Amino acid sequence: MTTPLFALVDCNNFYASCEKLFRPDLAHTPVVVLSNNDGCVVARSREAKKLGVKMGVPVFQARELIQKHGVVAFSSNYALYADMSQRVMSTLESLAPRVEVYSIDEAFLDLSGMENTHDLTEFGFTIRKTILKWIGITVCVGIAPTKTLAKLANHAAKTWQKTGGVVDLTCKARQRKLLALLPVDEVWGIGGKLTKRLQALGIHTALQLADADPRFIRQQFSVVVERTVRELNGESCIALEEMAPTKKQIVSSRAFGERITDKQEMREAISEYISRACKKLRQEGQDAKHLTVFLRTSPFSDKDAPYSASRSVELDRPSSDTRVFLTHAMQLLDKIWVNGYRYAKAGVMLSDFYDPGIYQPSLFDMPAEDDESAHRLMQLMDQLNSKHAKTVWFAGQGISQSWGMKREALSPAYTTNWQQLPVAR
DNA sequence: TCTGGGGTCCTAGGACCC
DNA sequence: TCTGGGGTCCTAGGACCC
Repeated sequence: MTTPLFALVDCNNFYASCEKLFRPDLAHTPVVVLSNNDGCVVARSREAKKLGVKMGVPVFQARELIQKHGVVAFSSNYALYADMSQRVMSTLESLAPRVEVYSIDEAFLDLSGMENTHDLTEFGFTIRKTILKWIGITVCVGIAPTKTLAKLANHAAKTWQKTGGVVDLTCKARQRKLLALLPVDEVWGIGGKLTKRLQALGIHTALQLADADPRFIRQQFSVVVERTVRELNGESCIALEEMAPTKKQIVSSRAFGERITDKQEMREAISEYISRACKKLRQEGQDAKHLTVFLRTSPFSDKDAPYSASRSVELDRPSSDTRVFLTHAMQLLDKIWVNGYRYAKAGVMLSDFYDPGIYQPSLFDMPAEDDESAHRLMQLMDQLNSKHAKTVWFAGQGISQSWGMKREALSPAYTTNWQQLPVAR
């Protein structure tokens, strides 16, 4: 049995790098990418980080800095990032036998056994060079016997230039040296709340956490943190998951470009979210039995009265028919809608999934007569919309969508739309 | 004036049962 | 006069991730 060995490959400043790739004129310009509605900064190029633009800050708070230094801001262009991500991932799949796509810009590779046949650092450089050459995106590589240590190795590769972007952390002494340098909140799985509680116990560095008694940690915190302690000591507890597990819930929600005060507009928004969520559900090949609708005012405003509500319904039997969910969603909305508030966000959630056709109806359930035709209708609709988005839609989704997303600095769909291909002159 | 979206897992506590 | 304990299931909430 070989001991586990992981590499974590993580794209540098991914969204900002994608934008820069198609704008060579911005090669040395600070660039940031904004969240939906152009609300927060969610990605920063190296230059923007250096200027002190913080991750996650609301744009209006960073505006001065942005203007003063001529930072170029882009609205998020997920179609572009998803396409670039796919190219990176398929390149990785050609380089390593088993790959877990962990997020849009990161993947874990299974390198078990490779330490006998390869120089691991050299292999890391090969990954880096290949992706830079084939796709134009810079990545960093961290290699270690557990996922948690591979994450830290990657962090080190990003932080220290002289590593050349690759850190091999298979050596125990090297692990401890790095752990001693890192504050505990850099550890994967240790967020803000846990950091505070750990610090109260005198645990400030990653090494101190690694040296804590796992049983004590379990009793003070949870099995999750205990697992982290073990992983920091080189005991692999989190396996590579090559196959994406089937989803357990699907959420579609969005903050509005402008506050909603009109119920009809809210109906449109909810209809839009239902239609998206159901489409995703059909793509997953699942039926859902549980639906939740929620809405809320802004949690940041102190002059608006706060209000937040959600309501759920259990369907008689699982479905993926948009029309069924639309009907229920409108009824749920009637129950939670209150006039007079300035709503900032709403959404829907589907859960309790079943494989189509395996649901065991109870004795009193109505038999399904129209399953087949409903299924065909939805299929046809998805097909029509896959060629040109929004070829057909439900009247309830509205036409103007005045509440829709604000995206004032959107880059072209360079790689996914024939009309918007980049032109080389 | 303006603060993202989409997920997962774990735990505590209540309801219920025997 | 005396009023259990243990198991399971569900849900809400909290924590984390990118």
